[in-house]
Amino acid sequence: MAGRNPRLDDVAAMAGVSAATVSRYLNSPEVVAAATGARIRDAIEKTGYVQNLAATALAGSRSRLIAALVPDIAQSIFNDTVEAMIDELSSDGNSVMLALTGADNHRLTREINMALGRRVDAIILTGIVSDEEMRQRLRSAGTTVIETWGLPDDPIDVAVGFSHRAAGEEMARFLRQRGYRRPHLVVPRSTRSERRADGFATRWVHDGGPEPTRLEVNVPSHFGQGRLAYRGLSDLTEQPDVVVCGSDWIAQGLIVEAQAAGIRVPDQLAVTGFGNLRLAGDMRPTITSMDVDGARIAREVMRVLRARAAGKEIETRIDVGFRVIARESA
Amino acid sequence: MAGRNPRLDDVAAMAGVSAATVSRYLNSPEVVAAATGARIRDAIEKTGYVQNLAATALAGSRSRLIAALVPDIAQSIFNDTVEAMIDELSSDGNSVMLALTGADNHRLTREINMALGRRVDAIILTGIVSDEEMRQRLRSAGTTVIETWGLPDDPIDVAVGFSHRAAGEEMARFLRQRGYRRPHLVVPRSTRSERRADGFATRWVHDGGPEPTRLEVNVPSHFGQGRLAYRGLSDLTEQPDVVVCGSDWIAQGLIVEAQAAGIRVPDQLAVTGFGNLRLAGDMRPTITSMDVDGARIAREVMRVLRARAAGKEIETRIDVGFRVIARESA
DNA sequence: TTCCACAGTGCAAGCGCTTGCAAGCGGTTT
DNA sequence: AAACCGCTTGCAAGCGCTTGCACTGTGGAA
Repeated sequence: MAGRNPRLDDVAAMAGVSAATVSRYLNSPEVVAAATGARIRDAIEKTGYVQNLAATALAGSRSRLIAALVPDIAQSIFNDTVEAMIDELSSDGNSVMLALTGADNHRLTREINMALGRRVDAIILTGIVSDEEMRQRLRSAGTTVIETWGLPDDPIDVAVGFSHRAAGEEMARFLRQRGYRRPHLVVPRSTRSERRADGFATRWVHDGGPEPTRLEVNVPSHFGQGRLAYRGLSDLTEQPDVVVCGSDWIAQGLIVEAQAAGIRVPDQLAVTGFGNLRLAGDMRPTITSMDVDGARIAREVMRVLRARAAGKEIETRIDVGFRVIARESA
Repeated sequence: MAGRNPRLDDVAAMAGVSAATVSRYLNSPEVVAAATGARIRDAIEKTGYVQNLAATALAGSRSRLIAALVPDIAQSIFNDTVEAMIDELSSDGNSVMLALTGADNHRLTREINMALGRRVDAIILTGIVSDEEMRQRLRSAGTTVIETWGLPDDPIDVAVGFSHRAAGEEMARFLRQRGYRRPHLVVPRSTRSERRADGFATRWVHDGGPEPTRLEVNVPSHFGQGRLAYRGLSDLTEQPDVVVCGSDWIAQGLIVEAQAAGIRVPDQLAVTGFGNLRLAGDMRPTITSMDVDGARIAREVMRVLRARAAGKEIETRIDVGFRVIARESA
């Protein structure tokens, strides 16, 4: 250690070339002569050079920084997707700035400003930006903005996700076909969950069933809310034969509570979840759920980013679909 | 939009001051005259100026970027801590780069390089860096490095955590006092879990109990492994009266499986977890666990960072302790 | 009245990189 | 022999900000 971090110049001097050449070697090795490249590689090795990415970002046009804004990570159904995205992105040489926005609009604003200030190459959203002014702001910022999980009619920029309404409808179709008669919906108070519930109800009624009863629960949804939801059943005048939960956690909690009360699942009460989390396959009974391919979303996000970096056009609404995973609980 | 983002100069021109003054206003508002400050504020508002943090980082000495390296987020016991840290840090004007290191040493190396390249103000580790060369590298990098959760004898720089061995001993003491006779340990293959198990066993034997039996399970530990662990019990020649699990997920899975087999918890078999995750209090029966205050860790991390920023000395090993949360399962 | 301390501000030199332009080179083509 | 080519490389002007130093004008002390 010479007391300070080695710079491009130091490497250049040692390799007997100019800084420009080293920079080129770093960014597009194929343009420098092989022999020169080898000398540079040695010099980098010897000096222990680490590129200063703040300078790179300032001088160049890319920061290789990507902001991912998520509501939370402790109890999130997005975790798999987020994890897969971080994996994909960082193996491609990017760093991911993870910001938590909570339910709070003010924090969202702050984090978006931060991201813009860092001149990130892209902003990835898993939550919904409902504020129209903010949507406009993002549109005019000139950054790639990718909304995931949802599939809005009018994306800010690009959206990678699926129709929550359609997912709800699909679940209705599935349960009806299995012969259930009287569904009860446990709906977290979030736009998307509500849309799924609406899709379910519409379809169910359309197919001749009774209007499903509903219980709203707070977000973030967790295990404990499933227990509450179970207790809520006693308020109903007619008991359901299947409870459609807004997340696997709720389903799991509900099952545990039902069993503690001596109810057999699915014989006496069937239950479905959403998200196909790992626990869904491990629970007793295993939980019928709806799978969303988080890794697929991550890959599509990468594809968008690469297309953008290459200046190519790309579709603005990418549907990754969903599928019902039939298991023991329903 | 004037076609490009407004810069400091633009704001300065509009406010009728020099760029230097605007910069000062941004970084330490108290040094500029109140009236000037007001004009600058207006100009920022009007131009829609957003500070380019890449330039700030390059010119100044701080990047206000902090790297958090965690093994994973999908199944992590650190999630609460990580979430609390991101919260604390970002409300203080920092951005958090979250990198996933997995169990893979190679990824750790890559992410540490990335972090150093971005000249982050601090690197926060939740996993363990076992490679001695890397530890040296971090020491000489001149960045603040904070190891969390663990409390190594010889921290890289600063450590905020607790003694896993002591936590294990404490659990042994607790269970012995409750009158259990024959514990069985379910131990994830991670250094820290093993240390807790060792602490438990040492203490248990020291207090006159029989050497506890053990089952090792893979990491990341999850619900499904609890089920496997339950089945593993049948291989034992003598059945335990309490199973000490390396995480709440394992405990939960084990309880579910035991109940499915008709075993009553805790009457026929007691169970303890670790981490005091939210589900521990929500499970049926509620799970006796060990609490680690993630928010406290986050606050201590902030304190370290602030002390460093102010050039103050700070202790290098900060013990945040732990405590047994007695509930129904044991 | 004179001098000084001090708050407030501007000047200008960087911070460490990227990249458009142009030059050098050996070999081809006409 | 002259003109031209493509491949490598260097030169130097930024990218947008921070900050040490110097300068100005003010009020209070002497």
